[in-house]
Amino acid sequence: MVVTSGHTVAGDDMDDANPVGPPPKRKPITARELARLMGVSQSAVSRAFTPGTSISPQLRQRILRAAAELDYHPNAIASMLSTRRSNIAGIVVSEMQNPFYPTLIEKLSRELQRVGLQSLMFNITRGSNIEEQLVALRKYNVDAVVVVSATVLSGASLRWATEGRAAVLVNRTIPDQTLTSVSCDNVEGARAIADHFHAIGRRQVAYVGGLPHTSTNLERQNAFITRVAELGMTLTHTLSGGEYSYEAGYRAALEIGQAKRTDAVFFANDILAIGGFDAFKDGLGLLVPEDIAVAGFDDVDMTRWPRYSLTTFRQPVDAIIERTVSLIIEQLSNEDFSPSQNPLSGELLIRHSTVGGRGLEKIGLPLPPQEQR
Amino acid sequence: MVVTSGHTVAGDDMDDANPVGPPPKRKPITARELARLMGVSQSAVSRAFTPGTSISPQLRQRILRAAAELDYHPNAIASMLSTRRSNIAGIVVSEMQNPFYPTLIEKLSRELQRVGLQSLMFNITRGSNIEEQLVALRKYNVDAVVVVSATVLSGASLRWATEGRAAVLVNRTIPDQTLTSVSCDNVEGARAIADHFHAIGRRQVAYVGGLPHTSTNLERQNAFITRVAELGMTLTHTLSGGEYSYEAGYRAALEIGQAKRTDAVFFANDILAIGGFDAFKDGLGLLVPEDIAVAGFDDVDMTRWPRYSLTTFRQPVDAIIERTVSLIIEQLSNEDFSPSQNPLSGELLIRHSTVGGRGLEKIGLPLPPQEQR
DNA sequence: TTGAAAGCGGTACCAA
DNA sequence: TTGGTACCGCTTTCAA
Repeated sequence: MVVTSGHTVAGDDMDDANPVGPPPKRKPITARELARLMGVSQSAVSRAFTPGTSISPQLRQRILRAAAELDYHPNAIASMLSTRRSNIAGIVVSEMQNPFYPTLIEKLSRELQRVGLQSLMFNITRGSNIEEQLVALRKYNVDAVVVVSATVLSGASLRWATEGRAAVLVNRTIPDQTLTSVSCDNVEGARAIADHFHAIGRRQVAYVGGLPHTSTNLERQNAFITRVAELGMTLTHTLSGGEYSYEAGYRAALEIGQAKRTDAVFFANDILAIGGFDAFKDGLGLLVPEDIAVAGFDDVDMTRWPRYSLTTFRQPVDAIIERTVSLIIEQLSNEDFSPSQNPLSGELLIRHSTVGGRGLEKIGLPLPPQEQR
Repeated sequence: MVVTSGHTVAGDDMDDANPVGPPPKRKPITARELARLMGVSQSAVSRAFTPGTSISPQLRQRILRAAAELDYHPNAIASMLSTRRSNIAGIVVSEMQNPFYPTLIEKLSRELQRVGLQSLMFNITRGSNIEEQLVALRKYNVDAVVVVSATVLSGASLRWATEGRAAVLVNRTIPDQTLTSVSCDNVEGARAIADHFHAIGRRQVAYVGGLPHTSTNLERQNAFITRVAELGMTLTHTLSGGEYSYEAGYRAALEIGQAKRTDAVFFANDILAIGGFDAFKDGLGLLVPEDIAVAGFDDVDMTRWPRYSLTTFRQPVDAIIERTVSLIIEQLSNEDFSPSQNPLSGELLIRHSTVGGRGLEKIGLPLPPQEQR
């Protein structure tokens, strides 16, 4: 870990990497100028732009009209300084290979926008200087921090970075649960997959994980293994892809398929599963799901492609975002707010990768959308 | 368009959507306090944190050490106010269904970080209030704006939003070219695809576009059509998917395939192409590339999946980012900077979707990676 | 309701 | 090299 005992080494603030050159630009009109031009006080201008302040509707209208005329907009920086609120949420993201996350982040930032928070992105990647990013997070005085599955951050650095501000971890937890987190209920999901495998008569099952030490992976893996045991099924493999990638899934599937004693595989996410699917089908010539059933997790767009029609556990993206934003707002308004863990229910989507042919009708389930065309 | 004549309607700044509640938090230590504690001047503290200022190494060290001790970090907001530089780049993004963009944006924001610019995201979508976002862009005083293929913005609003600041349009241009843009050379790419189709003996070709009125789409379409004519090939279809999606590609391919007079199709991006590929193969039972060759554009990860092995024109992502960042820096430092258009060379990647079986060897090309395993 | 003035936490110029 | 001080542009008392 880079952040030690809540402090940071001395030299670190120096390398500010100023993006060069001469300072400002042609300056826009200020509230004072506008006020002078209109013969009112600068405070009046400020009030005109602040809902709920005591100013006569007439004056406010005059001012707003003049402002529009002169293209005046209150300088957000200046008001940040005096209000000590930035109206900015820092979004800490790491690896985004999984298409699930770009989607989530886009929606999240849109929702945050809706409640008046702009999103400042902090990319935390193996490559980048992590501590520098955390320091930046604090210097920019963000009101809130949303950490989206940043596996590379320790609990200690997370606490330091989020200290004194609203914070939510999405799809990630820290062991001591001192930070509030919102996530898909991984245990529910993994159990549902195990139950489904059992229901369709599979008994020799395998698990393929992604990044081994992430809470997401561990929760899914443990819940799956436990449920598999409860149901009396045999766990033939517990593999780790090492990353959440197509290639990792492909490789793991080759290993499992060649051993020929597995009839259902739960991949920790959809990308792994799709890689596995292709490996089984094209690489090994197996039939999916007849020879081997494949299930993923997340429900990314690709799972609905006819080619795959992948059974998966849908993460409740909208609910996750909604809860995240409301928890942020709550923390922003409540002095005393205690951290909570918020596992949110997802949904098992049964498709052709586990129930082939007309099997879906047989068990009375609706056809996946692409079959209804 | 929402922004009219560079102005904005009066009421608009009011709905600031303040994310609620009591203002501040427990305040961190300030430079003045630190200075007082150390018995030095507040200016000294400022200097200690500003590279290239005249301060003795000893004093600087003392101050930095003390700062680390007390967990002092300069308040970025305050310095923004006095320097009139935010060290923030606004990234304007719109629809991100195309996996090409999340990747690009992640890399871009990382590069911007490297030169000291944090990325503030502005989601511009049909759903969101576009003008509000542009106003926010100005209020936050971002130093630079990078517009990533925001198709929904008119040239006028773009100029208004970027006025007086460094700006680069990525993969997008505006007709009058008053804004500098960096993009993949679409003309080169489309011609390369046409040439390739011709080289592999195809003569009945089709084009499937995405969002019809985007500069990207138009450039690719026109260049392709022109080249096809030059080569004496027949253009059997010019379709517009209406959007860059798998489904759109799928639908377009069904139409083309059923007409049975096309032997090669250029899809305006990879996602369309992959949808088309599946439609040809699974939907219509055609052989790709024997019956019909398929080419895309972008080179997203999925094109390399063995299942698809899609011939595509690779966008020079790294070069695009590098150029974008350097143009930003240039604009930041140069008073007089004139807008330029920067089409960057990409690369045709020939894979199995146009040259099947051992065809790649026959024409002396390297095998795609997945074949080398 | 309105105006005057004191911050908010830095930067930068000036004099010492 | 240092310290003193006038801003940066807005918010927020406090009086009027």
